[in-house]
Amino acid sequence: MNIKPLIDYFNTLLPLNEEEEQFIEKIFKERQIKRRQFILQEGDVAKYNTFVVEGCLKMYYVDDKGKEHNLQFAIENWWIGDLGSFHSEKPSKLYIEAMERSIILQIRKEDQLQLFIKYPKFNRIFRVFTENALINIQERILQNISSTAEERYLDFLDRYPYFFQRISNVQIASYLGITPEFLSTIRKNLSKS
Amino acid sequence: MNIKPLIDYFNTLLPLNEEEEQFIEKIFKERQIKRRQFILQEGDVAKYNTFVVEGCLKMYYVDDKGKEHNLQFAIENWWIGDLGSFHSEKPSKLYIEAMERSIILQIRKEDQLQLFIKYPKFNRIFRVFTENALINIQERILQNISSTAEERYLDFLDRYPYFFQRISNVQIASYLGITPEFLSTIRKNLSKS
DNA sequence: AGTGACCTATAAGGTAGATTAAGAAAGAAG
DNA sequence: CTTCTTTCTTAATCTACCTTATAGGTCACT
Repeated sequence: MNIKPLIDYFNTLLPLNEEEEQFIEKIFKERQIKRRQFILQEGDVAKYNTFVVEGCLKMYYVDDKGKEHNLQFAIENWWIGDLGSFHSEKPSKLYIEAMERSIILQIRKEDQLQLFIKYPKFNRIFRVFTENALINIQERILQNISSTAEERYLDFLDRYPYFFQRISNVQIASYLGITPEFLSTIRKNLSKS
Repeated sequence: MNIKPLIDYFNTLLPLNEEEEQFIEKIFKERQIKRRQFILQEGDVAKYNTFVVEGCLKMYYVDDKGKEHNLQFAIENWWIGDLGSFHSEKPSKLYIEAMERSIILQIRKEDQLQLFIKYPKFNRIFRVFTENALINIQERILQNISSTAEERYLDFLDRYPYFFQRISNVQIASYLGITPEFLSTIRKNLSKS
């Protein structure tokens, strides 16, 4: 069981004791996911919150024309999940799919509630990184309503340079809210200057 | 001091005892804000987290061409603040301005930290509503990358019907990421059908 | 009653980005 | 190696949305 990255992750925010570590180890389940395998599909209720140990996943929405719109990527040490469905227990409108062979750790909702009750410290940990996620996504909204596609692309490269060689331009375009064709012309213009 | 709405707000999430209520009352400060008054300006560090008792405020970014882009509105029982600046203690890039005469309750960062330490219950409360904020803003990102302006406008009216008579179309357009002129033509088209 | 500030509407012309289609290159699979 | 799938590119046409300009309406202030 590949729990160490998760323990390390928690420890950077707030050191855990032996008992807490053991509880974490007990309630998180490891899964190996193949490329193109789904861990959530539209219509399912999101039963798990997911921590990525290795690999890369995307969460996206499919509109009525069948087009995919990437809401989020997740690589090593990131969390991914449809929080809305997880908490409301209503069917999700999203898909989560592995873009590479991945190793993930998952926790069920009832276990996460137990975790918060038994070890209130985790309320703090999860509060802090929910806040960080909120801060990041607020930046993204700001960009979407105030910047051009080219500016957003440059900012994306700046913010996530390690995605550049790892995920295709098709996926990046979908994340930025533009077509791959238009991203291609943006890239051409950038290479000229 | 107009603390009751805040206490009620906390109580709906997790009932408070006498001691907790008194502490809340002690650390939140009430302020009366005039229309057009700022509670945060670009370059300031966000020192407060703000709960709205009465009135209406907006948080926005001003781009290099001087255009305002509304990130968020807040009315009765909503929170508003630049979380990024509040936590990092770096200068904010945002403005928060009252659109109506308002009554707000503010807490300083050091008091909020005290609150979390003395009464860990509040970690849970703040975790829950940070999660809710995150869920909402994720929906908004999804719309921005996958829907037309008309669809976003209709969804906005559907989601926040009470804003319709309360804030101007100029402000709504800025929130949606379009120009007021284009919102006007959208409204014309909608009224035809 | 008059002035100014702000909001809404309308219209012409312009641009960012979408759509469609087609071809070349590079992986992945058999 | 061959076949199939996916990726990236280019180019023409189209559309959603922006820009600039003008004008009428409403409300606050004097």
